[in-house]
Amino acid sequence: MRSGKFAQLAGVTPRTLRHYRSLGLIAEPARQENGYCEYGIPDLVRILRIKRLASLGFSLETIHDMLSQPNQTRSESTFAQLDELDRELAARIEELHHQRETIARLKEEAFDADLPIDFADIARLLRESGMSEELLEEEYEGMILVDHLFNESERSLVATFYRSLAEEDNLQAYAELAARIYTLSDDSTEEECTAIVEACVDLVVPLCKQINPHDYPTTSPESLLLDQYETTRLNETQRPVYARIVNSVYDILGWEREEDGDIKVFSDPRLT
Amino acid sequence: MRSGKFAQLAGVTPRTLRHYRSLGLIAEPARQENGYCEYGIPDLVRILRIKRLASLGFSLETIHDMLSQPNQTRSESTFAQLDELDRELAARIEELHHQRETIARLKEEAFDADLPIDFADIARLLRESGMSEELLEEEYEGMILVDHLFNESERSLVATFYRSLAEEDNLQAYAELAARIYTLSDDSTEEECTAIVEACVDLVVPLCKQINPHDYPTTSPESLLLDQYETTRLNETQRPVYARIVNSVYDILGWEREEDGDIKVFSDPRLT
DNA sequence: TTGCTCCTCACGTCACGTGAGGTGGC
DNA sequence: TTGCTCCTCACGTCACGTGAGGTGGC
Repeated sequence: MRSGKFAQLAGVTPRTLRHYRSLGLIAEPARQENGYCEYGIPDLVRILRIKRLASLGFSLETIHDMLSQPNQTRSESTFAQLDELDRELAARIEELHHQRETIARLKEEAFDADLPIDFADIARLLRESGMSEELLEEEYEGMILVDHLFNESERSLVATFYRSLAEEDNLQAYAELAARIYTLSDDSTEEECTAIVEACVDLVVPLCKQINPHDYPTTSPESLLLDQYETTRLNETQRPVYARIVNSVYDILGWEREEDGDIKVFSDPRLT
Repeated sequence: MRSGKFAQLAGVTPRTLRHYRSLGLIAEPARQENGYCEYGIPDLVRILRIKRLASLGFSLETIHDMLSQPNQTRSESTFAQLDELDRELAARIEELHHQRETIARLKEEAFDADLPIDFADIARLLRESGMSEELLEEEYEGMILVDHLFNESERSLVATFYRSLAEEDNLQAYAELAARIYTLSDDSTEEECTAIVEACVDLVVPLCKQINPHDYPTTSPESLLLDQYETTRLNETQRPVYARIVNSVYDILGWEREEDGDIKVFSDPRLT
């Protein structure tokens, strides 16, 4: 039988046959005078064995090994290989299940797929607070960075901060203040800057007082990196305002602040 | 930040960064004077978005499209893509489950992984009948071919034949007769040949009488191919014995037999 | 002559891994 | 000078798919 008809009978493509030949999975078939392949029923049996093992999930290399074993020892080693394959398949299924669960949560929360799902509720609160798309995008960036750079306790601290804001019904004030900071420019008056600083301090200090001093402020290199980045997003007018807010909050709380090169390191005196 | 440190911070390899650059997934970073890459936090955010989408199962090409969308339209089209991905993942899981189920059945039945699982019980019966390893291998080949070449009703007919043999407790006789046929050679006596033919006919005819004539004998090209192949496995002494058995059975049952080239076509008079 | 089948390279897929060979930094 | 890091090719992975370019069969 020539390769076309044989392949059809076996339920594969002629290309597959050539691939298997090149791997040594099937023997080189006899050739007709014109060079055409001449396949027979024993070849068909071989192909069907290969197809069956492949449909279970074995690689062609493993199949080659399995079919090269003499019949006696075959079933014993095959048993171990079935076990190993089964474990691989189980792990793969587990992984796929996890992906589907995350997808289900994303759809349920109507949350962007490229953002950390654990922040879905906070993102919803922020959206509902009337924050502008532009500022929301910045918050999203922050979530992405916090989620990846921070450790578990740092992350939960950030989440707690946001949730406290929401509980106190201050999220809208937070959104408005953020907007006001980001609209500051050379034209802004000193009065506006001072008003913002005072409003921010009033908003943040009560929340910070609830924080366990063992948790905050963190000085891990990752969190300092994030701090630095936040600063670079501000312009020349906004940056000193931000610094004034931080200084005021730390002064009021009695936290100390050390200069370490460009990096500000904070420490809570209650810890020392 | 240079690529080594940056990659570590992002949780990828430098090679991954280069791959993403070559795909246009991330922008070409600024270069230091010596040609080294200079990555920043915005690049980190980008990488983390990509990693998140990739961990859900999206391809890099899809991710590229998703992240190229403007923010407004992103969430809408992303929803459809999440749905599509979810369907793909569900299908993949389904497939893997099916593979695991087959593996579980194979282990339960202690059956060779390269054989059609539906024949596991028959194979067990044959092994228990004391058939030699060599003859068993031939039966296995037959199962592989029957499973692939025959349609559903033909397959169940073959299975019914074997199971009837087992119910009548004749499997051992079948195994012995098969062995006797395969040991026939030029040296064998006419008496031995005749004895085998008679024994086979006695064994097979009662079983064939139970078969619905609409089901058997089949004359599909696939089954004729299999018939031909079975014949080629017999030697010059065995082949006429096989023919005598077939002729006797068909005569006794009243089935007719047409010669069509090399191929014998059988028909049941009850059908005409 | 035309349309179909067959043949053998050989590149493409997907998301990078892994050297190879060379250079900059301390 | 040595060991470390970085750079850019470029091949390998896995199981084939898909032309490219040429030839045999009817």
